Amino acid sequence: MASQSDVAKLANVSFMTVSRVVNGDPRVKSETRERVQRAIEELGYYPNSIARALNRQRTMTIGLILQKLDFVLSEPYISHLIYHIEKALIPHDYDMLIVSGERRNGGDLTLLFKQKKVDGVIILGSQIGDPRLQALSENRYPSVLLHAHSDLPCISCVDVNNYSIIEYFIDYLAARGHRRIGFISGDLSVLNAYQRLDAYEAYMMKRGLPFGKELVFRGNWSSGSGFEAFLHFNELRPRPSAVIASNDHMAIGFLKAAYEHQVRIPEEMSLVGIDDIEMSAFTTPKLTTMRQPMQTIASAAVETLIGAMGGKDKPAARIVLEAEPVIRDSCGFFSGA
Amino acid sequence: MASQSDVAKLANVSFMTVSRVVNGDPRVKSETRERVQRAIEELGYYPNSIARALNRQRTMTIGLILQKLDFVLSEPYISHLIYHIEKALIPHDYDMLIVSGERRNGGDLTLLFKQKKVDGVIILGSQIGDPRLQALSENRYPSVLLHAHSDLPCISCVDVNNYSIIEYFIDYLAARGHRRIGFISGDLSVLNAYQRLDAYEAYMMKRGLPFGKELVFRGNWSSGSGFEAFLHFNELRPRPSAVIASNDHMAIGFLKAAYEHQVRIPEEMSLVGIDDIEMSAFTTPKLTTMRQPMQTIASAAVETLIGAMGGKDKPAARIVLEAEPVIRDSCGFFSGA
DNA sequence: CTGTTAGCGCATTCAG
DNA sequence: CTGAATGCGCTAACAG
Repeated sequence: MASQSDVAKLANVSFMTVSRVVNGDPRVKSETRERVQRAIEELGYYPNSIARALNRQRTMTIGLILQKLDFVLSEPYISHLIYHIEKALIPHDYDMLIVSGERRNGGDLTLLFKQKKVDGVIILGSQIGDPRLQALSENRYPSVLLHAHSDLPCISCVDVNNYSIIEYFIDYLAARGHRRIGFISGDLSVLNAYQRLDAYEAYMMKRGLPFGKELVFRGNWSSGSGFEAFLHFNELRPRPSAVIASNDHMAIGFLKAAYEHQVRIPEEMSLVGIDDIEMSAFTTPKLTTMRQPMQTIASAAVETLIGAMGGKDKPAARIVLEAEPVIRDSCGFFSGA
Repeated sequence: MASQSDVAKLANVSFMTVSRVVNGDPRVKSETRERVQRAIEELGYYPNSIARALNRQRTMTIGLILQKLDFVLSEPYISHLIYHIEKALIPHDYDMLIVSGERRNGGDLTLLFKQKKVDGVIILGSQIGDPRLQALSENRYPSVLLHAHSDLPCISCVDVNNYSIIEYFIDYLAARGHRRIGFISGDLSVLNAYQRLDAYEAYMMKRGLPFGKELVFRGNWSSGSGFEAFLHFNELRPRPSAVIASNDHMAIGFLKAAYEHQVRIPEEMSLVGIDDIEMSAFTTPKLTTMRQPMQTIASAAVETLIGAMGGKDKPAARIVLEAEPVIRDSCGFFSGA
């Protein structure tokens, strides 16, 4: 309600001085400063972020773009990540706009910039080869991809090392005598899902473990698809003795199906997930999984973006973080055919 | 990058005409309009929302305030709700800022308004008697509480009918012969949790069913607290033969604990949850629960808020929606002591 | 039907 | 150390 000129009048200074006080300009006599401060308090003045944004050409808000909002939000993992992003933004005084990548304006991601709604974006769940990223890069709009990867020159990426996750589990299971190891993929239009599958195929091959199309089930991240994955693997002869699910959600669906079909886990089949969502400690058996360094991921994304918005054309960052295994009760030793 | 004057120059009109075209003012010659349109396309012009906001005194963004962001986001139910809110906002051309209620600016909710960051707020997970709501109401800042309730004159509320949910379940369980029915509450600083407990106590009394302090376990919405709830009830003599959990998350923790202690559900104990999260169809046994009309809740909140931001001082709305039971496998008949 | 003037609230630049 | 002028990009109110 009150503006700088209102404060200025009350404090008997020009509104310019008020502006200086508000922005902590050191060259204001401390006496004047105090007078202005008091006027500010009295009128309950707060700087109008819109006017400031118009002038400074910075909105102090970033966009968090979620590609498949309905889906992605149903993942407890993602929700937590959002929490950590918000938290990491606070010290930088940035706010966060949440937008669904699809619907909004026919999906043109640059619009948020052109309309001056945001200074930068974090994109979650980006599709593989999404053509819209190109436009972001060409315009040099500060962007960071989370849990995805891109070769575009001006797009930074922060991801977990999907390859080492999968390799760890294959080694872990192989060390327990498993050779036929099935794999449940996430939604393969998402790079993250694709990389995990790729890592699986490459490393199974490298280790000389059997592998073929029937050992891969294409899920979509949901418990439901994990359930179906079990049905699929259960029909196979020989049945895989272990299964890697690309996330915990699907692993939980798998567990349910196994229980219904009286296939005991881990005695008859071993199972691992990825994410370490809260629920995974409450399943029967408790799920062995991979904990994502969420907080580190979130702050890396934020710091990278803040850096990119800083002005000077830094080269795009490519940050890869390591996950940490959480060994619980869902894996056993191969018990012979 | 391009502004209205750039377009104006290219189209040989004044920037005012451009403004008219952009805003669909009908009194522009269609020939001129087309010329301007072409210039707009050519330059890739988009209206600067900041400048527009400064002028119109409306930001076209609302704030979604989450009280305990970490916690609340870990609920799949909440995540879905956010999705539906975003969706409901789109036709109104509103964007959504997500902010955590606590940290941000020492928790002053009016700041978002004073800084002109938002035109209105939706508050999720509001604490009981939160003093900060008062300030919102006094300043007549458009606000709606979701899953909470307030008597403040200028604060609208949208909630599900917690009383009918609880009463339904008590009737349902009583009809199956249960008399000792335990209750797991949510975080009681949240009104929603409190109402459910209140409903439980009131209706148990009304129906003449036994009820006492030991039949209530104070949870905090998390699976972990559901787990502990089982431990508590399992010690009681006589043990309750049925338990109502205030959300599915806790019910799932309860299930896990029961399994570990070889107490069969539903044979030895019945259990119900609230929310109908996806996972609840994948537990063993599948959980009987209450489906929230999420989409209706979300659009009611959005429409109410849009209305309140419309200008004319409408009275605050108080909307109460009904949930719908989802009967699955977690309840049985009382089998004698 | 179109153009001119003014101002939204602030910060940058330059004077004093 | 403080003030005056100018403009960010847009729209509302009035002229023509």
